[in-house]
Amino acid sequence: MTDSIQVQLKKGVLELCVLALLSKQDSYAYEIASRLAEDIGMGEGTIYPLMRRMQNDGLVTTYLVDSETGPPRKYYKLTQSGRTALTRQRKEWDAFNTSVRTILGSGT
Amino acid sequence: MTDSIQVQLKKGVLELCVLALLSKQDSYAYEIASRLAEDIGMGEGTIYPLMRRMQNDGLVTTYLVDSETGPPRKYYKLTQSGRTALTRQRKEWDAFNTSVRTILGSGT
DNA sequence: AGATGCTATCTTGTTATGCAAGGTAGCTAT
DNA sequence: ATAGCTACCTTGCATAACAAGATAGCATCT
Repeated sequence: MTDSIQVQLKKGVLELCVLALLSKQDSYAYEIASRLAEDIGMGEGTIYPLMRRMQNDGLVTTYLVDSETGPPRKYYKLTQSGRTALTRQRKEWDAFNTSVRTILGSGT
Repeated sequence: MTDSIQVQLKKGVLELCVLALLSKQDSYAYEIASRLAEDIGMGEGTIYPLMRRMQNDGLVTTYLVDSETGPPRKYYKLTQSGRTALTRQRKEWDAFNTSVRTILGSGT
């Protein structure tokens, strides 16, 4: 149940996290996944369906870069729509947080 | 999509919110639902499956109270397990929040 | 008595998303 | 050729919130 709570908490936030990471610099999926696995325990299989969704929604574009140490990497870059979505989702996350904090109150 | 994000954000948090409300005072489901609908836009059909889950998990017990203005109300009361769960989930929420805030960083 | 309106409870099928496990493919080194 | 590492990808499952529908009790009115 604790694990389940953790899983459920992540829903809705991972896209925002990816948008935020990409706003700082273009990255490839595996790198994003590794980063988020470390920071918030995102699972291995999550990133690719997520990136595909974001691409389908026009939030990112992709380009290939040859890697010197392995297979070519598919880099993702935020579109203007992606940047707009980031701004909006960040606001929604902040508002949501404020609401939850109010409900949780100060007690216990 | 925006709406979907909102829905996904709530997953995993609503139980914590209910625990928090009940930690302050026993309440009946409809009242909890009204309160959370107002505070964070929880949907109408959510509360009863949630309360049933929490009861099955031993987080709450119930008792009936006759109402002077309508049908009898089924009040919910936190168990000791419920209070323990509240403490734990609050910590997890805080930790999760900190992680997400770190990822979001300060810039756009 | 029945009808109406409000309060309160409850169920169920759908939707969306993360997870885990499995798989493929390219590059380098042996 | 194989092995190991990096990187990409799919798919079925599990979960929880939503929306819509339903039922039931109580008070009031006719």
